[in-house]
Amino acid sequence: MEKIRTRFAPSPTGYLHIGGARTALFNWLYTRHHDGEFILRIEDTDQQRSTDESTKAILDAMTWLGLNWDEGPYFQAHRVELHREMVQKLINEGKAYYCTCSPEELEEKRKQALATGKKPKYDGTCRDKNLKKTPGSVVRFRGEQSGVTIVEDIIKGNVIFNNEELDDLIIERGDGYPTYNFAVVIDDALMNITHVIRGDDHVNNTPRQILMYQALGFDVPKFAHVPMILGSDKTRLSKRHGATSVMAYKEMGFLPEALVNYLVRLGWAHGDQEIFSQKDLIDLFDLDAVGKSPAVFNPEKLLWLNAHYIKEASTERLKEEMKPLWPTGINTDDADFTRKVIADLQPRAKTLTELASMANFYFTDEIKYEEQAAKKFLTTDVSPHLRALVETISTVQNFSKEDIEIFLINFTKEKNIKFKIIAQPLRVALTGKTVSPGIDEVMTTLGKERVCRRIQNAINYIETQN
RNA sequence: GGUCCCAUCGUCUAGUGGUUAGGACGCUGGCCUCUCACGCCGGAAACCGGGGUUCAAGUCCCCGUGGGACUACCA
Repeated sequence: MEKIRTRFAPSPTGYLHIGGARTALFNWLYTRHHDGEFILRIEDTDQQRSTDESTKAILDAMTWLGLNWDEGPYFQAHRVELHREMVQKLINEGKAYYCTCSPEELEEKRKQALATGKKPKYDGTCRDKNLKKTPGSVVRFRGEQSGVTIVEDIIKGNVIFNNEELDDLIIERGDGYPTYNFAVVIDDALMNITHVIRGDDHVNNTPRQILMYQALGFDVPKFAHVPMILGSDKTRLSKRHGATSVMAYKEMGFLPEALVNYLVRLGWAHGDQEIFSQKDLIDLFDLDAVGKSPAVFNPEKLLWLNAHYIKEASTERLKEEMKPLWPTGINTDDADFTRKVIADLQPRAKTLTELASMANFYFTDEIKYEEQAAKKFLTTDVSPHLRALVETISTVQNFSKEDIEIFLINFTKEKNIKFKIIAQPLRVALTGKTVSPGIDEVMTTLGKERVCRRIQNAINYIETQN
């Protein structure tokens, strides 16, 4: 059997968005599963809108997601000579023709057709005029006017189109550049793409593309059109629905494996399994399990997955991932300390940025007490306990979680008080908040010195308040 | 308007003619507990409607309805 070759072909007119990322992911997984080749091609034939920044942004996002490609990136604009040759070939064979209808005329006709309830397709004005190339003229593909074209789609099954519904679309623009529908056919054919996996929004283009494959004498690849990703209002996912840029998720503190795991489950499932490692996915993914219906993007579930992967990640890895995310003013030079901080917060953070903000209190002894917390827990009746704590805590030789726990238990026994009595005051003294990781965890991470200093500060604070 | 696609809890989905319709997120009750989170146990929550086919339909067919995509000298 011939080697499977797939491609991802974004246009560099913006960042890589969620929908594009899932398309890329499906291509990549299908290819890796079948031990094929994954090609990256940048569709930059729109000279007006394509930018190098976008290309770079897309490549960065692909890399971040771990979607490595075996060939490319190829740039479609570099291949225009090839496209023009093919256009010429079609013209020579009478399968394409020059057209001099102006965009304005066309627009006018379209409006009229729509107004009178007719289909707004090209009316064939220049179809049989046998015109020559003139400045500004375009080239149209001479489509079949009768019969049917069947798209054999791996996901959707056979989709049948009446050829009369298809109009003669432009394959070369006035500026001499090919249009998408033509360039994509030429490139996919010449790059020996065996499986075209792309968004649902392309199905209506597919019959016309098939006609072009046939006109050019190329083999028609297999198609798989994956359903759209929708926003909460069930319309196509867009900026209105929130962040749609892949890299925005990186900046918001998401782990790539969380996003990958989330995206793959939009339209694909493997029984009841929710958590998939990259290896799982390569082993299990196939197109036959991809569903037909569109999926609504659900940030809550993505958050849950992210929390899961943060818990799973090694602290060392997280320390690296956190580097660009620490707020300014936080000094993470003490690698050992930073690691401990992360370890404390790891099971509690849904995103890395959330982790960063939760970590604030670790890095400064100048604790800002939450107003309600201080009022409720930093009171005169607890200061004797806090005093006693500072005095005896030096007896803890090994400032480990275990020894601290033992110390605290003994302490409350001696004082004949419940742990609850000092837990919250102590927490507020150490963190400024009523919510934090366990007292023992916080204390061992902070270390004896900081702990003593902070308790002393709290005692002083109580005094100044009264 | 035309063409095409889609339809199981709020959301993501399992389900390939016979199930108490399963799982996950979220929501929620409880347990755990120094707070929170995690974790564990439990709960509410779905087959769009109508016709067929069949002994039997969420599953097959048709028609509605609803939603989406496309309808560019964008990709």
